[in-house]
Amino acid sequence: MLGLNRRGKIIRLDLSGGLTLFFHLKMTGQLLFCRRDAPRDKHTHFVVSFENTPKELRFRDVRKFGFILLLKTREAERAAEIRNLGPEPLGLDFPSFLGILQSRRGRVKSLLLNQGFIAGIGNIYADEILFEAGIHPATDVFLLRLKDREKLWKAIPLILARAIKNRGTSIRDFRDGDGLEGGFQDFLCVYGRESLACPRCGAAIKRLRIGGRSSFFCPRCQRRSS
DNA sequence: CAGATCACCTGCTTGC
DNA sequence: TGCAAGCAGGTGATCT
Repeated sequence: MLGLNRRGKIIRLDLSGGLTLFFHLKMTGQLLFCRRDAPRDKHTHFVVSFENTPKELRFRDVRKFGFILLLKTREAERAAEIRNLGPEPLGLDFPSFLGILQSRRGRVKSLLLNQGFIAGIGNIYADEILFEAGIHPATDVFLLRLKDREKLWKAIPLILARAIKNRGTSIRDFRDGDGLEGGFQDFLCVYGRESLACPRCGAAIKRLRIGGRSSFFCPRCQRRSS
């Protein structure tokens, strides 16, 4: 094993021998690093063994939406799974953000989920980001004023850094490499909180379906267009 | 071309 | 208790 890193939602494992593995966890995938002698359950579909350690890396996925790709390391950079991704959300400067926002159309919630726009934002964090920015999820990107674009730009790394600090969001299946739950579910402001009180203003959180995904928002803190 | 719908697959929760 | 319906963190295909 030569290196482990990430690009967007793709987890990349570089192996000796010039080979690289890509993992995508999709909805219920898990990568667990545990002892070889620990029992494997029926949802464990793939295992990587290592020299010099009694532990192994297991890919577990109840719904089987996830995928694993084996490719030559020298071809990994140009693989479509990586090449088609937008920039990383952490460390994206404001001019660059304005640049990639330019000429985009459609609802802002859908754009945040578009991995070709920015890589790595999923449904939970998109909703939390829009709440933080005070933007209604169905707003057409085209209509966002400069001030809103700036709020959005600031909210993205803020929410993601906070979620990372709390080691992710374990509503159901998410576990870290040690099989431990994250803690960010305790800090969610809108996601999964339909009809509960907005932590900021007390109004009842609403749910909309946008692009086939549930979208939670506060009807008072996140007004349409304006 | 934005948006809706469906498909992939399994399991959990809710309501009758 | 049983059973059907609805829901789920992602994303790509297809149709309007």
